[in-house]
Amino acid sequence: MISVYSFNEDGELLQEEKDTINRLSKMPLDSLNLDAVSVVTNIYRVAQGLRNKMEREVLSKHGLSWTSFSILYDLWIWKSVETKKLAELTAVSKATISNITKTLEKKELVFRRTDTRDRRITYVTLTDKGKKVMEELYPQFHKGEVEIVSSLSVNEQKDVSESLRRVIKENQF
Amino acid sequence: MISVYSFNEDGELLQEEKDTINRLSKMPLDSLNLDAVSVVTNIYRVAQGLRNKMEREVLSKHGLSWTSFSILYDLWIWKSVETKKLAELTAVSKATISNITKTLEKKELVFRRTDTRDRRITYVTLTDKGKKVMEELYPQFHKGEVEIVSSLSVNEQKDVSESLRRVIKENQF
DNA sequence: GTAATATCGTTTCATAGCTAACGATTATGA
DNA sequence: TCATAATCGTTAGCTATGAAACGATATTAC
Repeated sequence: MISVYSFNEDGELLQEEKDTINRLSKMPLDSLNLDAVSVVTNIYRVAQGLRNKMEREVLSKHGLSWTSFSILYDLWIWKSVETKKLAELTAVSKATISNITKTLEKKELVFRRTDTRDRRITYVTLTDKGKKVMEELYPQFHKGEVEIVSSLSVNEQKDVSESLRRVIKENQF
Repeated sequence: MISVYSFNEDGELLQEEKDTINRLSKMPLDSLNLDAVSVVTNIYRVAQGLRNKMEREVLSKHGLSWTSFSILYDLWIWKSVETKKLAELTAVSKATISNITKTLEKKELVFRRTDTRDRRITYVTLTDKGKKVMEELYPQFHKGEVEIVSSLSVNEQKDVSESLRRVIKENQF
């Protein structure tokens, strides 16, 4: 997990860190927004933990990474998707999509074919084997999601979602 | 950005997705916890956006990745750190620390030396050049953090942090 | 005191991910 | 028409990342 900051058990920034930041960066301490630091750190930590847990407990069975799985998911929902569209959906570069779908093709989970009319376009489609993998993995994946947030009440889940959605919108993430 | 799920503008799961999940995974729809899906998706999306924004707007000036930066940060605070400890702090493997510190050493931002008493141990230390880079980058990094969460009120920031901290604790992330 | 075990960092090999460059194709415009 | 521009996917070359294996060293057991 990549955290940048260190925190004590109560989620407070360590005194050493405040001192160092103050001394070395010439930033007055009151210009340090600790709430922002805390939000950013905790979000990153949860995201990384989430990804690691899923890859370890669910996806590793089939040697899939988070990104591979999210590509398979998109193909599961949308049947056949252009590589360009896949790049947008998963927000990685076209080059990465090219590499990952090549790997998935080697595993016979997807196949690629070129549009007959516009040969610049490549469609990616789930194979039957790929479909079976998704039918097996998706319920386990969702079970993992539920477990991870189970320490929050439904209302807290809704609140966190709403707040984060606003962050996403404002930053155009 | 790696999202797995698709959502409409209001953050609702698309009808196509519900249909497909229901039909293909043999999961009854009422066993699908959409709040959990939403929390997980939004967290991952913010984390990814955050990382990309920082790497693009702040860290790329010095060709640093998020992880490289977090290693430099730890060294900035703690002066000299064993590679094993660095691996724990940033939660990446020892192998990754080995490679990244090697890269940072090539850039003359850190140096490594072996403990004279226990030659299995390697300490990593920030160079003066590395210190300068941190003094330049840290205020910009913090500015980015503040910007990202600026759409939330201070109380909302505290609430989100508190919820996420509970998730981290429960899952031991 | 020596052999077995544990610890630590590095190397090796694989995938993921990015950018830049390239090649093929289609669209545009004079 | 034909040249130029725009679009799309792939390739090449790089860093990041992890797992497994390895080599050196230190610790423990007998």
